[in-house]
Amino acid sequence: MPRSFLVKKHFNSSKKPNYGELDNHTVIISPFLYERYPVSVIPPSDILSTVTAYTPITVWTSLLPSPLPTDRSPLSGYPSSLGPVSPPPQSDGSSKDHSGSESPISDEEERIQSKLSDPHAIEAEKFQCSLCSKTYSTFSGLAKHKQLHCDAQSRKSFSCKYCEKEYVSLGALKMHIRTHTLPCVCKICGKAFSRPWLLQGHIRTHTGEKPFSCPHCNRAFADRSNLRAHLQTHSDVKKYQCKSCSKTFSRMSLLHKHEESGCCVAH
DNA sequence: CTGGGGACGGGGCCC
DNA sequence: CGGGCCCCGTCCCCA
Repeated sequence: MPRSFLVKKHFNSSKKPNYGELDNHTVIISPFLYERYPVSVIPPSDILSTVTAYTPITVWTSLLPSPLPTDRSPLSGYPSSLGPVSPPPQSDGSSKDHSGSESPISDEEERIQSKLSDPHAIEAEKFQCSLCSKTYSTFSGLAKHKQLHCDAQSRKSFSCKYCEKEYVSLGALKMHIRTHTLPCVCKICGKAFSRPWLLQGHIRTHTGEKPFSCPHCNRAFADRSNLRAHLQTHSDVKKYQCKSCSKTFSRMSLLHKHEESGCCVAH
């Protein structure tokens, strides 16, 4: 019984959904790729540094009467005078880093700011919501509107047609759909995978390649996650600890087994 | 029974 | 926007 319970096998179509035209996107890795497949090594720690590049929005700030520093939120929205208003380029997970950090300026303060800086603001409702066409005199007003209303309604508007899942961005949805269509097929055994790198990891099971080595015992692994789990075995204090007896385990599954075996049974 | 290895999954992040 | 990669996690098998 394969452990890949979610992996669709094309040669076993008893439960295969009818994905129809999507199957013609199948990617078959040529065998020569197996030979030239690069041997990965554990990356140096310096590439793991997280540097957040903050790209300033300069398109509209020059048009704003009084740009507010706190308006530099990643919310989309452009003056209607700049041309057609495009749908919000909803960024994926990164947006969550900024959620809740929006400007605390109230609507009243906003209006005051607007009037002080632009006497014509009332007659010129320049900022139009791309979703509901409602107009605002200030960008921050539009931004707040979008965040509180329209974006909130459209935030999960990308639904998977194969299951119940919903996503905040089209890219995330497309990535998820690959888990249904499984376009990457192993030419050796016919197993299908959602992403090329999953297939490459699977190909190592055929080639025997083990590019990830333990620095302590030189044992090699084909999968980085398995190396990570193995590294736990070299540690005196394991990552997962039982809340009752403080015993530590290298894997969560082992901790769960331990708990189910009775140590942590609630009385 | 326990610990560890093998294989694989999904979401998120970065380029 | 897509690809590559990483991290975290799960499940199964075996010594």
